Amino acid sequence: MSIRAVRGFKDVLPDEIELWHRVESIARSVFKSFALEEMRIPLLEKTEIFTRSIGEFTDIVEKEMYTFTDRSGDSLTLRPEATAGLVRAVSEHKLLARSSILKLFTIGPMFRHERPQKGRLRQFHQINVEVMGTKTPPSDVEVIWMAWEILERLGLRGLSLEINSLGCPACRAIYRNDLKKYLDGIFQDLCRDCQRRSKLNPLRVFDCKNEACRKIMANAPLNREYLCTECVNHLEKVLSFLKTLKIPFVINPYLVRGLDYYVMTTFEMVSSDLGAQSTVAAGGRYDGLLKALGGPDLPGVGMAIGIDRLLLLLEKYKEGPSIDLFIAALGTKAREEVLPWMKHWRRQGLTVQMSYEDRGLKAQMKQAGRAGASYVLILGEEELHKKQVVLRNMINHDQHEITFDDVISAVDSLVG
RNA sequence: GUGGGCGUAGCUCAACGGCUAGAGCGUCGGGUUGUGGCCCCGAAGGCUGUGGGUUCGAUUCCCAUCGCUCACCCCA
Repeated sequence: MSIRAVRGFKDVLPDEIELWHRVESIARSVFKSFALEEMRIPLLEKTEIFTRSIGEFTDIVEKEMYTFTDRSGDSLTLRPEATAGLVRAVSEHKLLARSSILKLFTIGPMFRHERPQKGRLRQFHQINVEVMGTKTPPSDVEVIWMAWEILERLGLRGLSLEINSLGCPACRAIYRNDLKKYLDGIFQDLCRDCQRRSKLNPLRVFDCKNEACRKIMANAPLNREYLCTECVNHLEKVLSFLKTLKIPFVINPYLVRGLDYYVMTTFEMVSSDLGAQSTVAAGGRYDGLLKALGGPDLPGVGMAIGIDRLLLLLEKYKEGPSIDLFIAALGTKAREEVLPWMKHWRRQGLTVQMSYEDRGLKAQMKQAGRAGASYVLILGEEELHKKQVVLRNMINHDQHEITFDDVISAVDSLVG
């Protein structure tokens, strides 16, 4: 137990890998049906990409980034989220010059230096979606729809969609200002955490667990009262579309995002069986971000699904290997005899396994049974002599002898 | 960064301060010389996380340290 993985970094072991593939392949097929294109971008970016987009005073930038100086003196950071890098790439390659709307996804690891706990790792994995170039309600809806569709196709139940509008930069600013004024007035009565929050991220004061804070906040100005007509209309169209799609939602007026660049529509999908880190998917609109990164002044909306958290919910579906044909060959000669057949079957796409070691037939049968083999091909001295094999069906226990000449086609027709 | 819980076999966990630290599962072998799952028998596998202290004696009590874990903060 001397050398271990770095804290908060996890190995994906063979018995879980099937699940990862399932999540990724369902996501890909959903994205295909929504006409999204995949992009792969670097895990490492210039640090300023993140400080400029996420916000200098967010927790992520202040204390959670894996930042270091490389040999040429540049400050680089392992990406704590995907949107900033994607926007950088889109802007760098002028992808929006060719088509006015871009619909992209990317899948991969993110890094944040936080204290690990259930559902929170230092290297975690996200499925990210970004729709850029439009600010219409249907684009918000499609982003939410995709997340919902993926989770639903994975068979997840008991998830709830919470949605809110943060307002556009204009009405949001007015609201923030009034909220701050209110908070300043009651500053003394807030708990210590909330006093800090009221300075850094005022909206967070709403979800304090402290009873006293809750009481005080009941009279605080509400975000929805400040939304301008445009923002109200936008939100209502989104909600109406969701209703038509029969995607159930709850309006959560206190729903806040951790990143500075979000505006208007914001949402989260949460599960009740995940412990404290209950958000499985989240996203929202980020209209000012492209411009902030030196790109064109175009709107965008996106979301991220936390794969590691998703897997926590799917863990019961873990699977072992299953193989089509196990070859119990006794002796070196027998093992060599079957090689050309194995080559054929493997090229046919069959999963074929042979024991590497000279073990007794009993041990090999046991291994075959454990591995979940459908058929076992037995080739010992006796069979070698008679130029035939025994082919055993492991499920109904039938077995019969087959000559060398017929073995390939016999297996092909049985298993293929 | 702060607080709680836990570190004993590959895994899940037992053992009042006292004999050679045990069990289930898994692995390997045997019962059946060449036929899996069930059953029976056996074997391998441990610096009890590490270092110190108290004690005649520590897996057990105390301190430190490292690790894991849950929670806070914050977030996917």
